[in-house]
Amino acid sequence: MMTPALEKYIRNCINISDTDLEKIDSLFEKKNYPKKTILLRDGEICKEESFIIKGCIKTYFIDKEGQEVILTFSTENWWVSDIYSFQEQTPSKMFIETIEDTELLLLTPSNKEKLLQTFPALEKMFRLMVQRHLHSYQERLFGNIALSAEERYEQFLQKYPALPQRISQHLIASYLGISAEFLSRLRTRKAKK
Amino acid sequence: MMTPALEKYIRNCINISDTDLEKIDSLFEKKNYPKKTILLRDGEICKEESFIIKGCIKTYFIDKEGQEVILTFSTENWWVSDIYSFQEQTPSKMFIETIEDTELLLLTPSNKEKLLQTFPALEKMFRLMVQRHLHSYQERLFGNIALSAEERYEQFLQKYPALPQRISQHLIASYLGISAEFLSRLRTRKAKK
DNA sequence: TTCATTTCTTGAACTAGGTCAATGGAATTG
DNA sequence: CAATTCCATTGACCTAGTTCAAGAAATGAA
Repeated sequence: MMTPALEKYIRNCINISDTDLEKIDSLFEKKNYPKKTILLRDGEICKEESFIIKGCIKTYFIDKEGQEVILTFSTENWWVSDIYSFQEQTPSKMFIETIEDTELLLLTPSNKEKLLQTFPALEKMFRLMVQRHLHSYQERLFGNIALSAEERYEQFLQKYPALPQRISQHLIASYLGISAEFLSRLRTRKAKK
Repeated sequence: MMTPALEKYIRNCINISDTDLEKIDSLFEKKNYPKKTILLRDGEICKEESFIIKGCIKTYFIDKEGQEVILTFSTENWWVSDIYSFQEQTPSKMFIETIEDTELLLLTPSNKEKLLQTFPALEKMFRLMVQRHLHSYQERLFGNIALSAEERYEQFLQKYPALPQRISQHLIASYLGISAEFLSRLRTRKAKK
């Protein structure tokens, strides 16, 4: 049977029959990973584009001091991959790692090709996915240049309202581009209001 | 006759015959704009994807103090547009403006559709274009979080070696996310070495 | 339940980068 | 060719955010 979350996601993008949906489902591989599993690391080729059924994932670079710089968090009903590395099958420069126990639907390059040949309508879905990523990077870059740490934190809380309960502060700090100590100060400052 | 710059760009991506290239060319509209022409502004729908034959363009947001925050510079042989606004035909939140007198090849949504229907091989070219943009935003975001202003300036000089001779410092400062004064200090500090 | 490990908070001293103001040079424009 | 506006530099002072260190609180393992 088709995974409900993916079904909902697809139907949200395009019109498609039940029997077609079954065929689509068979091209995905369902997999479970415990937390702290590294799904992709620097230098490896990204071998799948994954739809998140359950869990939470961070995508990050490592800076020259060996610190993680988190680019995005991904949770239920989002896609996760290094889009560039996956499409071009070239080595990635980033890390993708689970933060919680996570359940994924994996799509390999060859299965994606089959999928798009059989259902060209899905081209649109993937184009949208890439565009949304691009859009989100633009907003994030703008925020990092134009906003103060406090404003970025507020922006983060709006974008990911459920995340603060799920992940630790130092991850949020890394995402915001500030030290964990300073985030703590922002939070106490905010609480006093 | 086919515009040589575009011909070269396309042949770099795919194999295509001379007669086909001619047909492609006719779908683009060549236009000249003087410097300081705003091609797209906040709230407008992006009506074309343009290939730059000559000139230089900035893409920016306006922050709450009314300051420009430059996302990218685009020059010869690059595409410029608000990809998201163009594809979805939704209002843009950014500005696109010429910095120099600029010559563009404009592609409208309907002409792009014709183009892709006639030459599906070009899908790949546009997919690559979007991916490169995404890639460049990722690098830029990483740089803005993980690098000092001085390092970002060095990174900028490597990415755009010819630009400093063409554009003013305050534009570079806006791109780097620092004040024009501080960029000036960085430059004098660098010159002293 | 206890011990250990990780996570969060707070203080004190520091620094990267900002703001404001003044100056002199370039470059447009009437 | 003035006149004006825009541009780059420099100084003085300021602040957002950092680093290091040390406790406190929470979480997890056994």
